[in-house]
Formats: sequence, C-alpha cells, structure tokens
Amino acid sequence: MMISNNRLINMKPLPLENTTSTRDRILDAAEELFVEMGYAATSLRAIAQLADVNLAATNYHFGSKEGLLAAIVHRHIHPVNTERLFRLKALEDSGRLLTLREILNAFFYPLADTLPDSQLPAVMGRILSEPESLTRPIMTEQFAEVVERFQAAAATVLPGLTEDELSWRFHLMIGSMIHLLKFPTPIGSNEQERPFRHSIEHLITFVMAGLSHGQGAQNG
Amino acid sequence: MMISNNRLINMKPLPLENTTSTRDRILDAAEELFVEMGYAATSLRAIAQLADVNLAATNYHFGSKEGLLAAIVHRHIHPVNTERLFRLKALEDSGRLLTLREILNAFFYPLADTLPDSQLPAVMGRILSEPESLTRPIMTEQFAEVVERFQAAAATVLPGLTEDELSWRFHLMIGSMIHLLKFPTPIGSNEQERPFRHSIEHLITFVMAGLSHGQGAQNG
DNA sequence: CCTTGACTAAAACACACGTTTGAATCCGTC
DNA sequence: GACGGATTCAAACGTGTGTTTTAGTCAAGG
Repeated sequence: MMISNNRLINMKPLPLENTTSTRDRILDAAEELFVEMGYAATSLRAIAQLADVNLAATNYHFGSKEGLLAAIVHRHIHPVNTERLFRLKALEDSGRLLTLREILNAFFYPLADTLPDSQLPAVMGRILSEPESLTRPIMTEQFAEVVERFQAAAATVLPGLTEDELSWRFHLMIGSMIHLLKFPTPIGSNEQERPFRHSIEHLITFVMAGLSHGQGAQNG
Repeated sequence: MMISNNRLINMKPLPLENTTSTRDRILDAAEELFVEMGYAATSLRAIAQLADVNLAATNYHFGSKEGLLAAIVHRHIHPVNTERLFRLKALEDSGRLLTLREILNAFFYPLADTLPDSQLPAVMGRILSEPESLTRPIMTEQFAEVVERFQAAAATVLPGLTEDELSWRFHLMIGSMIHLLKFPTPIGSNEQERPFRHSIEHLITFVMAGLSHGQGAQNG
C-alpha cells in the first residue's frame, strides 16, 4: 500500500461538516459494493460513481484501494474491540469467579451492541472471507490481541482443557462467528429477519456447548 | 457463463492419456492459483503460464473462466457427495436406531476419505468464501440436496428440537466446516500439520456438542 | 487582497484482463 | 497418404483497471 505523499491517510478525525463529507461518502459506497461484489470485483470507478465523487478522491483520501479497505475495517472493528476489552476487564476486575457464558457475552455481544444497526456483520463477514493474502494483515492487526486475551480468559474457566485442545475449539468458534457474519440467518430457512442480537444468542449457546463439552458442569 | 460452441464443456470422461492432458493441467494450475489468490485475482494468463498451456486453451475447454471454476468444484465435491449419500443410505437401510455421531461421521468423513491427500479442503474453503454472487449457484447446485437429507436425518435423532432451532444449529455447523476447510489447523497455534482426518475429528466433537445441547443423553 | 493549503475535476497513462479469431498442427480413420 | 475433426497456437480486440497528473475551486488567515 503506497502512502500518499501529502497527508496522513487513515484516521483523520471527522471534520464534522453539516453535510456528509466526501471521505465518508466514499467509505459508505465502498462498503456497500464490497459486500455485494467482493473486494477484487469492485472497481474504484463504481465506488466513485455511487458515492457521487470524483474518481481521484479515493486515492487522495486513502492512498490506495487497499488503504480504503483498511479504513473500512478499522471504522467497524476498532470500537467493537475496544468494547470487548473493556467488558472483559470489568469482569476480571470484579474479582469474582467468571463463567464461560460471561466471557462469551463480552466477546460476542459488542458485535451487536457497539454500533446498532450497523453494516458490521455484512462488511466483516465478506472481508474476512477474502483471500488470505488480503485478509492476513488485517486479521493479525485487528484481531490477534483480542482473541489471545479472551482465549486466556476462557482457559481459566476451562481448566480441564489442554492449550492445544482449547485453541482447536476457539478456532472452530471463530469459524462459526465468521459464517454468521456472512449469513446472519440460516440459509434456506423461513426465518424472518431479526436483530443481529438474536443470531448472536444462537451463536453463543452453540459455541458454549462446543467449548465446554467433556468438562464438568457447564456454568453460565 | 457462455457455452462453448463446439463442445460440451464440463464432464468429459478423461481420455486417459499417458501424459497429463491439457485439460487436467489447466484444472490443476487453476486450483492452485485460486487457492492462493482467490478467483477474481487469478488471471487466465497466470493459469496458462503455470499449466504450460496456450492462453486460449482455457476458453476452448471450459467455455469461460466461470466454467472453469464450476469444473473444479465438481471434480472435488461430486465424489464426496456421492459417498455421503451412500453412507447415509447404508445407515438408514440398517433399520437400527441411528446416533448423531453416526450421521455426522457419514457427513464429514467423506471429506477426508474420498480423495485422500487431495486439495479439497483448500479448494473448497476458498471457493466457498468467494462473494455470494459467485458462490450461490455452486452452493445450491452441489450442496442443497445433501444438506437437506442430512438435516432430516439429524432431526430424527434430535426430536427435542424445533425445525427452526435445528436449522440454526446446522447453519453454524456449516460455518465451522467452511472455516476448517479454509484453515485446517488453528491459526497461530504450534499444532504441526496432520492428516485432515484429525481436523475432522475435532470438528465432529465440537459440532456434536453444539447440535445436541439441551437434549437428553448425548448418544454416539 | 493575496496567499495558502485542503480538496475536487477532468483527462490521460500504462497496463492487465477475458475473450475471439483464424491459421497451423496433430492424429486416428478411411 | 489424404481427409476431417479435435486441439493448439500466436496475435489481436475491446474494455476496464488502479493510479497519476495537472489544473482548478474554495474557504479561511494574515
């Protein structure tokens, strides 16, 4: 990703204009098209047209197409991860003995709570499904720390599991989560649309069973 | 997808040449590159070069880039689905009362058994993560029937679940499966490479707990 | 009022893409 | 050994891509 030569490209605090800024219109349009077509199949021209913005504006504001992607991811996932760590810290600071359910709540519910009605599920579901070469830098930068922290927390309430076994189960848990982001309701079901919280609830009970099976009493 | 004007494009029985045919070399090369770069980011020119084949050969043999993708999927998934249904039928014909474990075995193990040492996990993991517009026709054509059949079988051994609840759990199960195809071992773990059977075993115990929680005794 | 810097506009650049064409070559069959 | 369909080949077509350039607009500051 080339760095634009005259401007920091990523995290500029919004200038709080009364009308939507060019920069934000690009982010919104790009998001919509990435979800629909995938990253590679979405052209900057299509983004510029949908955002009603000049073609060069994207490269001006984000340096490159990849920089644009990074900005989209960051906008969605940064507040979620902040909230996740905040909730986990609150749990740990309570001094109580935690339950697995509490830990999973702290991990998953920020996906639904932090930016209500946001496009987060669709956006992240699609982006996390892009080829590894595109995904890996984003995954590691945005996720590694959080997953590690939560896996450590889970280890304390699942003392019967080896580290390897726990990482296997976490691995599969992440798979369920990504799939649910991409398809928030069962495919081919007549389930009507519901708040994402509802999907999260199914996810938590499912993975809680998967994480804790073979242990003693399931807490939570 | 355009149909080539002088040839059926998909299912020609291999001519059994002593040396690898052009058609097969294209399939092998395309597979490798699709896995690495994704569909959209892989050019026919790169495929032709890797396969040591003329650029026009792909369109000659498969009609279009999309036809090539369909042929790749079919080559991997058709024998697996055949084997899945065969094993399920064998179970059902036994007249016994089945266990959930038996049904899941019949569903998942063909992924590892049917084409030993094949590229199936990587290939399908990547392709199933492509944008929906590309994926959907493939999913429905190749998967709908099998999933429906197995979900019906699972319903008989999980009588305590509503149809909606079961489809939710199946939905999450498929997510774990796809993720496991894409990443056969936990990310960031020091787990060494193992046969795919080993990943499958983790998958089955994980989803078995997720599918059957809240039920009575877990059978299998 | 002029300057400055952030931003937008229009056009072009250089290149890669999927696909098509039409001739050349292979190869089993008559 | 010539015919004919199957396959391969080199070359080109038309289009779309991400990016860059150059000029222009606009609002605030000195």
